[in-house]
Amino acid sequence: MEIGKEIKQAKFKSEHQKMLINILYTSSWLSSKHGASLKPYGISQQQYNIMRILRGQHPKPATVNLLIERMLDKNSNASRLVEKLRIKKLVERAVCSEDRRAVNVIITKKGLDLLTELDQNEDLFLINLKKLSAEEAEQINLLLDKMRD
Amino acid sequence: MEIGKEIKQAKFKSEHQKMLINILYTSSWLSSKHGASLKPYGISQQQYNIMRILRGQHPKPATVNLLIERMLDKNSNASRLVEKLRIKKLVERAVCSEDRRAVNVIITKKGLDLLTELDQNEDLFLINLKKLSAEEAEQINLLLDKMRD
DNA sequence: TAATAATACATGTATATACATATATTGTAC
DNA sequence: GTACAATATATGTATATACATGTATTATTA
Repeated sequence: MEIGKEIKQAKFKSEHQKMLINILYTSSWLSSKHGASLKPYGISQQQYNIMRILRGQHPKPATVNLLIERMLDKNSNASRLVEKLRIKKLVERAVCSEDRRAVNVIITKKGLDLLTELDQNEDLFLINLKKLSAEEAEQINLLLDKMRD
Repeated sequence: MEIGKEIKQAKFKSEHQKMLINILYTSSWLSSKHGASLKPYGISQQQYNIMRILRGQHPKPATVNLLIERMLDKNSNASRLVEKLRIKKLVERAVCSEDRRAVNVIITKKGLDLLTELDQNEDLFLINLKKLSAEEAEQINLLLDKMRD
């Protein structure tokens, strides 16, 4: 449904303002659906994000700094999120021997197994987005990338 | 920059998965810039959202329920946000006489004046998005609307 | 090498949010 | 009208986040 109808706002100052609102609204819409789909697994979106980055690095470790760089939401508190995951035994932490300020984080077998389950969950979730064709999804990707330039 | 480069993720399962990540990332990017631009005014994005809805209704009041319906982020706690705005004398509240469960919220002169300032702030903010033409912004709007259908 | 700056991360604290539950009021079924 | 469900909002509580500050370590510079 058109964003104006969705939030019952008749007019916008410009197409750009409408786009700003549309992106924020759509993201909140997506994010709450996505978060809800993760809920049965007891994991937050930010934690999921960290685990995926760690899988991408595996079997190499990632420092907390690298996690922050790559996270979708830069404002999240990576070191606290890592601690949450460690308590669940989904990741392990060790002080880096080359640079003792840094911490190496690595995903565990248990973490990788959980991710396998979460992948299936995400496949189901992505079906929701199939109102757009692959070409249209690509179009959004190109435009958003251009917007952030 | 292409989202894959931005978060240093080489590949995606599908264009749809990439789009999901791109929207979440772009929204976080936009939202932190937008929030920062509001900071000097001592107002959060959610509070700004509520004030704009109230201006749209003015001089009619809005109930808390109407605010929730129209807010960009449905998970926000509208009644607490209204209370925050009331303390700053930007809105007024009164129990509705027809339905004494409901609360009528109305924006004050001070609130409207602040919004006038915030409009100018937003104009400046929107310049950041001018890497896209109006046609491209419209294209994003059409695609996002279709996605949520 | 001593002093200072920079980096990586952790932590304290205030605020925000999520979710469940409570309270008051209104609507509905009998 | 009484009992029960539904609605509108408020509040309690746990967790999350934002931002500043602290601590340890490494790099730089005089």
